[in-house]
Amino acid sequence: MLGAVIREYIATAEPVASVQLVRGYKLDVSPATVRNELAALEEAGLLTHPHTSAGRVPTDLGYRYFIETLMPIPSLRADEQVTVSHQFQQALQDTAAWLRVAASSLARLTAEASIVTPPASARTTLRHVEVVPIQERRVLLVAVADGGAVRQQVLELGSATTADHLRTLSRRLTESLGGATATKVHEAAAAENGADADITKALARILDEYDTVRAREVYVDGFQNILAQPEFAESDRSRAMLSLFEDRTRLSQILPLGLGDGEVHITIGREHRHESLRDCSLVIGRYGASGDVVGFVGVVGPTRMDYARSIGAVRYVGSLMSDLVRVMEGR
Amino acid sequence: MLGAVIREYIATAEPVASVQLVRGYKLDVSPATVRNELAALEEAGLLTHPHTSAGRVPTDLGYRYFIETLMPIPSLRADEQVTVSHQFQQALQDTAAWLRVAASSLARLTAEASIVTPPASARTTLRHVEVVPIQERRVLLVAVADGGAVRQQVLELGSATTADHLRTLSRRLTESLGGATATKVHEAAAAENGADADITKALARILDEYDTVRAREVYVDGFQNILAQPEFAESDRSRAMLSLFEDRTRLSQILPLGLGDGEVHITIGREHRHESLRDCSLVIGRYGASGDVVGFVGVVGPTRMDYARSIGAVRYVGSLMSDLVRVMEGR
DNA sequence: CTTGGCACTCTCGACAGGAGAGTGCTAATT
DNA sequence: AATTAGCACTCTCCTGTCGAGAGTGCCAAG
Repeated sequence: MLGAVIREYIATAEPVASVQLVRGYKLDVSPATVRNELAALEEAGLLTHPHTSAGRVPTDLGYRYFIETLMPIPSLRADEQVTVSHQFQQALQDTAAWLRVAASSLARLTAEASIVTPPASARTTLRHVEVVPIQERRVLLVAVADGGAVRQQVLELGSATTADHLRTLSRRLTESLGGATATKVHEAAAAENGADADITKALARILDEYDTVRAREVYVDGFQNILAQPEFAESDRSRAMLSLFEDRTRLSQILPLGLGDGEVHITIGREHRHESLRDCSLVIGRYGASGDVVGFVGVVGPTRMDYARSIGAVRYVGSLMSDLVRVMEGR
Repeated sequence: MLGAVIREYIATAEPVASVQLVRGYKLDVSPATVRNELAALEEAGLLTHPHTSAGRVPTDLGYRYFIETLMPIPSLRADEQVTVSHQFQQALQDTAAWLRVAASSLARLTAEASIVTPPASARTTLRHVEVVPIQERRVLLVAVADGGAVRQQVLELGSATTADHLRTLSRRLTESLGGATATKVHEAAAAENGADADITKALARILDEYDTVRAREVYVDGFQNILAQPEFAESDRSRAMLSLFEDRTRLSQILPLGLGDGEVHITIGREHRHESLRDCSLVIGRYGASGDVVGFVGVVGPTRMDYARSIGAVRYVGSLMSDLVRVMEGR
């Protein structure tokens, strides 16, 4: 019965009445009987009333109970899987495009807003260093991390340098520091002298950043989907949401850091710490290869969202992302 | 007089009445006189009436006339310039952060939404190539373009390869193709054999992309600012806008491609091709070093925006971006 | 050309009334 | 003991009306 109410409410966004249920679900009982049952569910805290003469609406608790005990979680339809995985194949070309593809796929599949964070490693190691000349005293430092993420930075040097010197330096650093963690690189930097020391120090800082700045690069897509929902007709609400999404620092606070691999974490309505998410639910999954490399994919929508579908989509996209990360790690 | 109406309307978002003007601007005439003048301006198509007994509201034409003949364009206050330029200094560290900083600065300065596109070159040339091993038959190709933009791509090879071979290949490609354009690299690829040919071909394709995919990486910030404006209280309008912004392909169509360096282009309300921008204005500037490297910075807001401030902010941020591009080009 | 006066128009909020939707309760039924 | 029919009750929502307020447009006088 709870399931019927929730399904109906998800579909219509209107409080659901007893007659609607007997009709829509071909129940062989009268509306009055249904009303008795609904009253019991309300007693239990799983449903509410907006006002005396309105139909029933699920509470946050109602959704939670439904998700955890009643709801079957179908995986994505085969043809949808094919479409999405095809898009990922094409994006394999361009590393920077993965996250964008993931976000847009999720948004399209679920018709909600999506969030994707880049894979971050607790212990990023270095794979390759390249120092490219720009001017006499200015170079571009390019670092490739294990996992294929590339980061670059412009450096002013204290003294002039040559292309040849940079080439040997690049090679030396790559060979001596390949596989090294941030701390190792910091140590190595301390042992260097002159301009090379500056470069190595910058390299260490870049590695430091891999672990901390994940927040900056969160990808969001499909926000317009949730603006289209009737619960976001008032622009105050949507503005609060949007401001949360545009502030990457606050956004990163809603990620469930302690999540296990392949698990999906659901937060419903007032379970959030953020006031602006009061009417929203988050379905967030973790992806990654080993325990070290970790990122998040998720969807955000009104509490009245199709949880089964969201979970299915998040799981599937998460598994694709895990595959990609594994490939980039060289396994 | 037109100026007074526009300034008043920009400040209040309410139709402005004749008494308001005499009071607010200490005019030594009676409201009736002002009304006669206003009627004349309305006759000329620069103002309208929402309804008979309402104050005056500027038309798109009114804004345009105001901007082009009446409005003084102050540059940004010195302290604001310092703040913004300081933020850019910090971002100099991380090339990927420039565009983000530009977008967020513009959004903060103007309290409107901002758009920033990465610098794209009509004739991108190559500065540096690096092929990094991932697995036996899988490599990461990293290309650094003139202008410092880095792009990377994963490649499957037909046959196994070694780290040593990749190192010499990287060096050979960098030396022979440094300064080459996409067409040159295509030619070079045709002359290669085996796995190296595949890599060179991929390199050429990456260069091709520099000129075409600018659309994908448009940075947008401060969208919440314009949601806060009263003209966007209805969620339909804001949704149409948001969907335009999330669809990077459509977004890139609104860029004024034929703009000269340092110029600022303004489109007001119905001057737009897009229906969803009917009530919005765009202030877009071009930045870049030579005529070759070009990007855009701009703000989007309701037609009732503070054009003087927007233009000032766009100009200043554009000039900072130009400086950065020049630095990256090695000049 | 400017201005005071005045009629006219339109919006907006408040208020009232009626229709519709849906519940809760009670008493009858199986 | 569970189910059901019937009915009163409550609340929303839409509509229409009214009066106040805001602001213009116009005319005639300065």
